[in-house]
Amino acid sequence: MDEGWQPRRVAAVAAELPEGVTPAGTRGRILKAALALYAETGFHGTSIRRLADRVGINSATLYSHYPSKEHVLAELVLIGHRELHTRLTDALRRCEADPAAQLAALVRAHVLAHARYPLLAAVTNSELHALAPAQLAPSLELREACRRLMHDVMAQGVADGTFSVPDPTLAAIAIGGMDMQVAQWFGPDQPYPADVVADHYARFALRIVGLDS
Amino acid sequence: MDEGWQPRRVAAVAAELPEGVTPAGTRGRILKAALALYAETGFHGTSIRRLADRVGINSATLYSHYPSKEHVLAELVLIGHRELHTRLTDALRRCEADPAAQLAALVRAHVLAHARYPLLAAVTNSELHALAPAQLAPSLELREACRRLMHDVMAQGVADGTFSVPDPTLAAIAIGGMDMQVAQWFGPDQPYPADVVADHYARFALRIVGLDS
DNA sequence: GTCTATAGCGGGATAGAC
DNA sequence: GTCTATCCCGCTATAGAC
Repeated sequence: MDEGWQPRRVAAVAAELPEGVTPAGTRGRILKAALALYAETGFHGTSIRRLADRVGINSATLYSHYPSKEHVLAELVLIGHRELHTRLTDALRRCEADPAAQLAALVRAHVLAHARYPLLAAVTNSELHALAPAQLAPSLELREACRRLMHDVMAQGVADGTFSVPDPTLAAIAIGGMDMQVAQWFGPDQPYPADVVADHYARFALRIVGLDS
Repeated sequence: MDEGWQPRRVAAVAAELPEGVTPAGTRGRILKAALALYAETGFHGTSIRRLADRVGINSATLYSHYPSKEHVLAELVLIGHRELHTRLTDALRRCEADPAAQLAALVRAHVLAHARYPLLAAVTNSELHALAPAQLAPSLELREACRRLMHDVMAQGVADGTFSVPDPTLAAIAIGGMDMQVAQWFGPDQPYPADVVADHYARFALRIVGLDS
């Protein structure tokens, strides 16, 4: 067998959570440690003991804050989905009403969320499958709501002739996928600032729907 | 605690491996079972016993074919990278010499690889981090070679004025990310045939680099 | 090559003192 | 809330018969 080395799943980024929504005190520290570990080695690859060590408490103490390892993941996944949904709706509310501006705003917000909280995005997207359906349901609703935001903007742009794209559904999927991958490589070890990436990606999205900006 | 239900990480697709490169006999059956299980619940979430059960052999028998659970993953990850690299180089060899045709060919091949073998692509991309560096190295070399294929086509297209894209590196990353996500949703439960997706994505890529096709 | 059996360890979770 | 101590189980991997 091997020693403990493991390649990273994401760039070396500090484990940060959105302000305001993060619980205070030990509960918050557990959440942040779990974010780092789940991102590095996955939910199943992270033991309760390692998580407790990272927090600096005994493993038994974890159970005073969360009833199980899975509940910690559930809270992370929910925070991640809420953060994304909030940012997308805010972006739409603040931008002009035409489909091109709305698409650009959605893509910018989508990319910025993944660049600002890459670990949270990675865990939210690739570890949510470890949750039982009951724990997962609220996050899936938010996910569907996000999908619909993009879908509606796309449909509107096609309907009023702003966009020229043969298959709007596929275009929305492609754009969303392109954005999500940002969480896999964005970090301080690469030269692009977050808003530069967001601007470029917004432009890519506009081009995909047939607008040469 | 909970019973054994787990949401899927990918669409419900049969666990298929590229022909020719798959070992025959029990070794091949182990590989296919591991592909299905690693895709469903991840490397750390899959036990040797469950893997053996799926194959229909005793867990001890696995060790007559692979020295460890990790070696099974290593072979899958290597097969995945080899398949992708082969398809990309073949695509380039068969297409015309201009950058637009080359970009379209690369994207088509990239998408088709992820749509033809979604489980392999998912495992190759999201479980490779469970491998120790020595096991991972050959796959990382292939990965870098693939990245360079795309990079060179992009550079050529920009150099000869075919492409009009402000940041070619970011465009290549965005296109690659868009393609890779196909593995997460493609399957028999959705209406798009693989080559339709590939054609659309190729067109999206051309639009990203400023060509309205 | 395949099995039964088991070693040896680390996992998640709990009891109960402080 | 946090600790020490521990239960019990499932894990990877090995030994040895056939």
